[in-house]
Amino acid sequence: MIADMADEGDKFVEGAPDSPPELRAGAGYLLARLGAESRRRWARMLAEHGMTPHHYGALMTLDNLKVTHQQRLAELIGVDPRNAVSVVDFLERRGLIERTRDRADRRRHAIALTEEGRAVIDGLRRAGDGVERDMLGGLTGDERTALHDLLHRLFEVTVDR
Amino acid sequence: MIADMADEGDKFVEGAPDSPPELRAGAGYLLARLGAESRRRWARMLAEHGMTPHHYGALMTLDNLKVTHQQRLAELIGVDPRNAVSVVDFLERRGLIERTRDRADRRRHAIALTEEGRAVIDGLRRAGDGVERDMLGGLTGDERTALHDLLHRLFEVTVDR
DNA sequence: TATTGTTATACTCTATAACTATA
DNA sequence: TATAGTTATAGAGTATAACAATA
Repeated sequence: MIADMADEGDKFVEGAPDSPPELRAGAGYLLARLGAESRRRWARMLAEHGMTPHHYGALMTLDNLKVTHQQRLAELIGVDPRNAVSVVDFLERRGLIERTRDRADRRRHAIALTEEGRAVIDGLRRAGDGVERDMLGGLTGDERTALHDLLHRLFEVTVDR
Repeated sequence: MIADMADEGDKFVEGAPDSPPELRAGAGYLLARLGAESRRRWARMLAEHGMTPHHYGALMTLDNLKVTHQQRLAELIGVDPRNAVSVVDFLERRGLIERTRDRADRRRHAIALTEEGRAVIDGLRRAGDGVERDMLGGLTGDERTALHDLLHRLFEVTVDR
């Protein structure tokens, strides 16, 4: 038999006798949980531009790398190379990227942003700043910076290189 | 026309003339990207136990709260209350949680872990430690701690309370 | 009239198998 | 034989609409 609910945390002040235990979870799980939250918010914003987080990631990555090929792009944005095809197709149809055969290895397609792609990115970046402020607004400036640095480093050691 | 690919980053040493620009992205996007990576790894591990990240999250959350109701649980694990039904159903059928009507508000179902649920959690936690070491192994101990603290705080200010 | 939980369903994302063309 | 890209498909995950019981 279950007695009373213990989830009305906001009714208790810090250190009160009945204050519920902190929600404790590992960093890996929290990363997955908060990542889903962040993804949801990005997806909602990007949907207004007719895009998905993968499209955004691809544009952003190409803006950094200038040129790359599909397999590498897929790796960096975190999709299986087989599923990257439709992502790249979509952006190409919209005229935001161009896909040309690599002369040295004709199996490969070199991918790069078009002029229009670069223009679109600027708009998305501005919209993205709003999402980020909303998601991380509860943190101090120092905390946001520290989190950004740590995530950037984690990205390097897990997916990049 | 696209000239050469610029993605063979590992061939260049730091500061070399042709070294590719760092992959720069905002904290919100990185959080979504790395969250998906973490989720994938958790999902793979949990599949061996016939579970999903949501099931894990529900068990972990109940272990912290002891008792709660479905809406609150759904909020904490990040699923729509309507979709939390099948998550709770699954765990109840496995005998890991028990669902009893709240006497004070008979619309509500009080949810709590069973003895067996607590035992299963111990096993999952051990398996989860392996996933976490794998995911965060490239960071130093201090970095892992700092990241964990920041994620925990972000969880508080975004979804909890 | 609002809230808790439920059922049902459509849609998106992700994972995977099988193929073509180049190397 | 291995790799880059493609096509196709099934399953998991997510979002949404409509409803019953209770407040």
